[in-house]
Amino acid sequence: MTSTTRKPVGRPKDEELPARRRQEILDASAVFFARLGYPSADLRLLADELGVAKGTLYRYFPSKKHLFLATVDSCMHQLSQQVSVATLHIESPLERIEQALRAYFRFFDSHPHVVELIVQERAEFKDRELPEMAEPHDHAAMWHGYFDALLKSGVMRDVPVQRLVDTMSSLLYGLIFNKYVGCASESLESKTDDVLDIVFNGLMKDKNQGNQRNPWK
Amino acid sequence: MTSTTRKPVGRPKDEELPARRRQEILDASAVFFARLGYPSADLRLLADELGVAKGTLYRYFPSKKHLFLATVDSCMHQLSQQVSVATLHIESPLERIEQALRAYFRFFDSHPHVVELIVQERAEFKDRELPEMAEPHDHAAMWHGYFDALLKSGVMRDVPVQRLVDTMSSLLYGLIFNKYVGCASESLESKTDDVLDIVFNGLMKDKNQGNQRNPWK
Amino acid sequence: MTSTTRKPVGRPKDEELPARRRQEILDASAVFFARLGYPSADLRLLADELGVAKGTLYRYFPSKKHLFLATVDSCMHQLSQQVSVATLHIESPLERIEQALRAYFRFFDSHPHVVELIVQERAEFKDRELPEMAEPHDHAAMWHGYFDALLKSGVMRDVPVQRLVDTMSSLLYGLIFNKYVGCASESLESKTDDVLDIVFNGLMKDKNQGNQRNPWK
Amino acid sequence: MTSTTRKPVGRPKDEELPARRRQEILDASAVFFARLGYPSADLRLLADELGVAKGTLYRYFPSKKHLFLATVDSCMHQLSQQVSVATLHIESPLERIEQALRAYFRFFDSHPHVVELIVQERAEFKDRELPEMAEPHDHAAMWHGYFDALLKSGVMRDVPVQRLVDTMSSLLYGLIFNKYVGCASESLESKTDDVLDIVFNGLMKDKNQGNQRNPWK
DNA sequence: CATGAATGAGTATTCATTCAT
DNA sequence: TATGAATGAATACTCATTCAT
Repeated sequence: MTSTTRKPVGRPKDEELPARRRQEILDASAVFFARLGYPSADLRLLADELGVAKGTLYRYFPSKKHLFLATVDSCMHQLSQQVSVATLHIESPLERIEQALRAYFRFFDSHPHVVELIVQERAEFKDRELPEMAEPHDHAAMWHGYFDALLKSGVMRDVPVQRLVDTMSSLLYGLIFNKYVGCASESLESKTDDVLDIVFNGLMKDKNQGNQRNPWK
Repeated sequence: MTSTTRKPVGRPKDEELPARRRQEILDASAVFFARLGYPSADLRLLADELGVAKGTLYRYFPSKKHLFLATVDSCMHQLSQQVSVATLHIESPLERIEQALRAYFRFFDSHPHVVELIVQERAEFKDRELPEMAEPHDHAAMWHGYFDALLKSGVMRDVPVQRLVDTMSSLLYGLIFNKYVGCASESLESKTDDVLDIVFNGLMKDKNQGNQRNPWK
Repeated sequence: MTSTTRKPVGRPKDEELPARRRQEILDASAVFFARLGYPSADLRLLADELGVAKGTLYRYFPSKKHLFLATVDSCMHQLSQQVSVATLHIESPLERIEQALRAYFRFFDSHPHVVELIVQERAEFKDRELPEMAEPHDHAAMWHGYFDALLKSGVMRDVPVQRLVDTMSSLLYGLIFNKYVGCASESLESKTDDVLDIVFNGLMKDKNQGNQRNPWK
Repeated sequence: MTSTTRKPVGRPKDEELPARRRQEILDASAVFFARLGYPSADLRLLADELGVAKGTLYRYFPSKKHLFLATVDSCMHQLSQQVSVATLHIESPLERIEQALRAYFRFFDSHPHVVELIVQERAEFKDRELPEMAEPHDHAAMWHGYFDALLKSGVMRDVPVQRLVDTMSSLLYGLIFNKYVGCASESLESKTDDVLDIVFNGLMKDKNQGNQRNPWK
């Protein structure tokens, strides 16, 4: 009843609680949706696992669809963060690319369920038109910058950067998707060297032999 | 009294009809499932589009799941066929690889919905254990043979073939998946040259400059 | 082309075939419906077992319902026949009753599935209003006659025959139904003596002790 | 801060409601299934009659089958209860049997639909193997005890009790089934005297005349 | 705010029946 | 006449969503 401090009377009102709760839900959702697949994922089950009631989920997300997409975005955001952190302080364009690659692979090695989420998203919401969602493929812009810098550094052949980014993106997607499909137990990160070797050095023994640009033309 | 064939009573069975009808259904299913996605695909709609009754579909396939998986397999079979035809008569290992690649790309350019089917299959049936289904990834064996031959022909650097195949498979998957994801309008086939150029020639200006095998080590 | 006999030209036209076929169907139906139950009985299966096409069944019976009810009636008819044959030549009212009873029991011992059919009929068609069906409970009339004769023969107490028939019918039904329910392996016929003993001699040591007609009044 | 009960958050659970609702459903189900028969009973209709939605039924019973069997068991339980109550305080073995019989008949007179349920159960679930279900035929044990006591009291002939119980059970079943089949409007209870008279006194004028144990041997 | 009971739209599948051959 | 392919009405069950408490 003594009221020296006026404001903090009563429950301290944890200002952070809603945000924390929201993130808890997102984290649980990620593995949950990945495990069951979007259509078979019963929100009651998720609520049970979280120890909350189904209705509570709807206080944080307006629909199952929104929850799922928010979950995917949350994962993609974490991915971006990890790649950013891994490359921020690196100067050498070449090494930056390598570290970015390793960061990608490390992320999917430690968050294997995210691949499932990506696939689920494309499968169920190929025509996704939720405006509030950030474009998750700004990663391309990042790669574009990296390879631009590499090109300018002069060690690289004069390859159109756009095509290069396309090809590299595809390679990345492919590796991740492949691991997801093939149940390959080998870690992605361990493949980094192979990929870099092939991409940077090419397969041919001597690409400058003679003046042929393309051996099959 | 009866002729050579026993039991010619009743409606004479059109021996061809079932197979024709079955294939018709599979073909329509492919675009149908790709358009709507497996979970939202109501077989009544498919039946309507085919101009038959729903029950008829169930005469040919015991369940929606079976129909879907048969559809995917049918597509994968067509893909294999097209690649086989495109490479069968070619001697040069290098050109065979190029032609195989082009055949792949051509197939997905002309059957873009198949990518959707593959994604749907992984999304809905990741634990698919239907024994009657042929392993669709024997393609890897094919690529393995191709690169083995290329290696033996002596024009290629001495790269472990298994890793090479892994990387190439991933690149392929990635390109296809990328197009599917990115709604890229550009044809896959048009990218063949870029891919071949990067993979065979590498990105570095001169990989044999000095003695460095790997510029980042 | 020689035509000494005018009529029997061509196929001899088996005049009996339709009736035989009809009875074949009825016989197969009996065990079939008893095994699967009316609602789960798929006519395609029955047709398969008979080695005919489903459509053929519809040439002999206008609907599944008609087929089932005809099947039941056929069985009830066989039951009547067997009881008739077993009692026809017997003079003594008492023995006639015993033999009728034994005939009943023998029938259900050798045609156990018929009980199932009776139950199915009541379960599915309790409001059966198919006019062409013979009343299967004329058996009551038979029993009435038998007990009338027994009463007139003077060995029986003066019990109202109608009530007696009711009670006896119930006892019969009950025994049969009981066996059906209880999966009792003992044959019904072996119980005849017990039943007759109790029904004719009663349970009480001396029913005429004193003048009490009913010990609990 | 919380009171004695943990987790008083959210809508307070009405502890009684579920049980009440469950029993309401069971009671309505009994007449519903009896009226329509199991296979034709559409749960949507039952829900309508109850003024609830179909989904609600599935909250209380996992399937139509479970609901039906629970309904039957509920009825059988009521029957047991009524017979127990009617006989509990009675000492005389003879009168106890009579009262048990009357209780049985009274139950089926006032719950005529239960016969239908029993028939439906046998018709649809003859191979019922749901372990959680109590054996409804423990009634036999009860009868066995009753007749044992009667035998020991010395008023009864020396008839094997097991056979006696079999016969009496059959008679009971038969009477009930008969009423069900025959649409007899007469009440079962009114038949008690007839049944008891025949069973206890037998049909023969004098069973001890001479030394014949069995008049037909 | 949290709860969880209630809702009811939505869907795969079956099978009696028809009828072209 | 026999056939069996085609039909489509009928139905149990799920689960996202709402809202009274």
